[in-house]
Amino acid sequence: MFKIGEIAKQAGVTTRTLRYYEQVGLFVPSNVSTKGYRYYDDGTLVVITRIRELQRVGLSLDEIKEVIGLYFHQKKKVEAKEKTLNYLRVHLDDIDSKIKLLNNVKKELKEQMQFTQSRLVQLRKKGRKSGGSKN
Amino acid sequence: MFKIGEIAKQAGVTTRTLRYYEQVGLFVPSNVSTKGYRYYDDGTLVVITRIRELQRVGLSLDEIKEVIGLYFHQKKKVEAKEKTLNYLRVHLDDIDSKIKLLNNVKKELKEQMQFTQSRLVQLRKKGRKSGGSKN
DNA sequence: TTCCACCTTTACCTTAACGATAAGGTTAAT
DNA sequence: ATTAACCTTATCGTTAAGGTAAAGGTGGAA
Repeated sequence: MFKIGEIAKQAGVTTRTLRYYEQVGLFVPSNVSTKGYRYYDDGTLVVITRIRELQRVGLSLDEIKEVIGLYFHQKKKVEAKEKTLNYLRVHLDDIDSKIKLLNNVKKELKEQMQFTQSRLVQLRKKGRKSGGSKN
Repeated sequence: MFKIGEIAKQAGVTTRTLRYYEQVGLFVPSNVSTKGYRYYDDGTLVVITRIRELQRVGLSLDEIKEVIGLYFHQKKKVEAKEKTLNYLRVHLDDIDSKIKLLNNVKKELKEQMQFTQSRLVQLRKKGRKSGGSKN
C-alpha cells in the first residue's frame, strides 16, 4: 500500500491530480485510514495509466468516467452486462473513427513530406549551379 | 466568397468559433471589406475541417497552430523547408504514438467484450435451468 | 519526544475554448 | 425608404482540469 505521494510519483502525476480524479468520481483509494490518509495498491497505478492514455487521445474525464470501468472485470448480472456491452461498442466505434482520422492525417503528412523533401532537393541543385557552396 | 455566417453553417461551427480561431491566429479571412465584413473562399472550409479533425484527436488550438500550415503547400526557401520537415516528423511521430495507443485500447476493449459476452451467455443458461423464462 | 517530510481540507487562481448578450452598423430585397 | 437578417466589436460568463497557497494534523526515524 502506498501513500498518495508515492503512487503520484510512480504514476508521474501530482497529488492534486489524484485527489481531483477522486473528486470527480474516477476512483477511490483502496483504503482510507481513520485519520484520513489515503492508501492505494498498485492496481491503482494501472488505472491511472489508462486514464492518462485516454486523456491523451482526447477523451474528457467525464467520458473516461463512463468507460473506465469497462476495462476492469466486474461481477454484474445480465442487465448490467448488456449495458456494459453497449458502452463498449460505442466506445469502440469512437476509437475506430479516431484511428481512421489519424491515418488520413498521417497519409497527408507523408505526402506533404515527400513534396517538401523533393522541393528541397531541387533548391539545393539550383543552389549549386548558381554558385552557392553552403546552405 | 462567403460571409462568415455562411461558411460557419457549411463548416458546422458558429461564427463565434471562427472569430475566435482568427483571434488566436489560426487563419485570416481571405478578404475584409472596408466596413469590416469578413469574406472567405472555400479554401477556408478545408482548413476549418482540418482544424476540427485535429481537435477531435486531442490537439489543442495552440498545437494546431504549430502544424496547420504544414498541410498547405507554401513557397519557402531551403531553411524554412527544413524546419517544416522537422515539424512534420515530430507531428507524424505524435500521431503514430496516438494510433498505437488507440490500437491497444481497442484490443483490450475487444477482449473485454468477448469476456462480457461469454459471461452473459453463461448467465442466460443458468437462468433457463433454474426456471426464469424472461430476463 | 522532537522534528521534518508528508498528509489533510478549504479556497481562491488560471487557461482554453468558446457561449451569450449588448449596442450598434450593413446589406439587400421589397 | 424601410426592414429583416446579417454583420461588427466589446464584455462578461462558463466549464474542465488542474495549480497554488494557507493553516493545520500525522508518521516515523533519531
